[in-house]
Amino acid sequence: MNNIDHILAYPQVALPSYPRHLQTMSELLNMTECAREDCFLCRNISSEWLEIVRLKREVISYKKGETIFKEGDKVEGIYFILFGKVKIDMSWGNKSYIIRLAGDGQILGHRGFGIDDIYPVTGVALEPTSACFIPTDLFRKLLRTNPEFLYQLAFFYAEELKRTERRMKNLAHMPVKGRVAEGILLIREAFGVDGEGCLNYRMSRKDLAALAGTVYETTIRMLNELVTDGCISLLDRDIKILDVRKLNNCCMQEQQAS
Amino acid sequence: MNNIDHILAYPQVALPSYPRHLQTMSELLNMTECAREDCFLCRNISSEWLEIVRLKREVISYKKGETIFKEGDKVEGIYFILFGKVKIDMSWGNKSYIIRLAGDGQILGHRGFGIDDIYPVTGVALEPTSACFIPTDLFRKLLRTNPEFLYQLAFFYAEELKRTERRMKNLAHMPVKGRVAEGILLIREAFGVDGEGCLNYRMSRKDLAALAGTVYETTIRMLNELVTDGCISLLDRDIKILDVRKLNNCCMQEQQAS
DNA sequence: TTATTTATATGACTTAAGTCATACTTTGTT
DNA sequence: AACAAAGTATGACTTAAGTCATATAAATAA
Repeated sequence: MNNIDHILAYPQVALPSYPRHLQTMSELLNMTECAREDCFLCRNISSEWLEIVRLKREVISYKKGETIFKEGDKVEGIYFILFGKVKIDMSWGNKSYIIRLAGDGQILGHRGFGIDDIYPVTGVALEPTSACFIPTDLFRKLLRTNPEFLYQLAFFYAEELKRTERRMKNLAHMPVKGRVAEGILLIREAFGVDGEGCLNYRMSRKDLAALAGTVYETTIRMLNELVTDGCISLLDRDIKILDVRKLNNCCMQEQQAS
Repeated sequence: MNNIDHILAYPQVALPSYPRHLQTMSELLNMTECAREDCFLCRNISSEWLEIVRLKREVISYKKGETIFKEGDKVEGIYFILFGKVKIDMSWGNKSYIIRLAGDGQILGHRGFGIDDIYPVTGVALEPTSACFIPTDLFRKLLRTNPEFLYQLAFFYAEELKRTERRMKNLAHMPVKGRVAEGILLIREAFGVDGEGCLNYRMSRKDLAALAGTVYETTIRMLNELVTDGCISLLDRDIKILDVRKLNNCCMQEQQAS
């Protein structure tokens, strides 16, 4: 039922987050062109709209840890990540829960599209990030005149919904260990791994806890258990995935038992 | 942050699930016309497509407890509920989690629209239900030629995504009592309440547990606590909502405390 | 009707996971 | 370099919520 194929399908070695030909941070922060073939927006709109977008868009850069938009803020537009890594989370009291991780070329802030124009989530740059911002009214016009993009967007929403519901089910019934394992797989899926099998992003234990819906102490304990099980190894705080299938099995062990 | 307005906005007294002019069950099960103004599909497509849909659709009736589609089944099309009540759930081992409740006029099985054509969820009729079924290929053609419907569908997906994420966050950090309270509000939202304030659908404790992501024993205990708190009262197993705001506060009490 | 199954209810017990306290390590700042 | 601040790690303890056992009530079938 819970097909592992979609997990194994993701590349073992992901593309580097930073464009190779750019060397310094200032070059990076001045980058205003996205690789069209990778960008969710550019890939799916007409050539004339590509020009309009190029003229009207605003390219904004964010430092590590900087907030891109905040829960409760008024929605002014939508973002597409040129490069970088972003977490999207919701808070409940002083606790937070990470809804999604987004990397290069991905759409960001699409939760603002809906009945009310208030962000239900907060977006924070995990690394230096550059994003292309498109104001709401322009975006709505774009949707009305680019049926292919609208179709792809609906498709994307459908996939997001499915993935969210899958996670929600796990949150309801799966023990914490499996959720931490799932969290690691989510990081892998979003940001990939290097040649050694280490996750391309070193997430703090606190963030990993927010991704798994638990506290950081428990996360640390579960990471130790996953090491004992031979699923992962910890190299100076980097998480190295030893066995994806085994890790995935942690997400289903009790399911098989019953 | 967690605005109560969208909860209060739902009608205290919902429309009856069964069309008033039809008296017997056989009349109901032979009903092939949906009230166009209520139906998510009919409302948003062109008049010529309305004709095509009328010719090509299949109206299917389901008994109480009957499965409409099952997790793992191949997706053959999409459903629109003419009348009735449906639960959509996912299973994890022997436990299940209710993702959504759907009533008259609502779209059903839209999770099948995506990369793979396998249902990630199971749809079960909670009451005698009649649905209009549209095969996938026709539906895709419909999407391509009815931009207004596609736009509304994307919009619907966006709202579903937001609502799902809100629930997911609660599942991660909110105590069970709040989740049971939330479950009651979800039933109210989907099926409404009668003149007395009683939920229009008498859901089993087991289903309510699946909606709150817990076990039925705990659900019973939490219902008792909610009675003590004066949020609800139990009349011969029917749940009567006494105070929506109070009930909603149960979903946020610790949030305020911190 | 009576029988059988299914749903509801409650108490007693167990356990997974959270909280608190403390120590160590790394990172960043003046 | 030296300090502060943030992140990591572990043990001891607590508690929310699950499990198990049992009883009653309601629904369905024979």
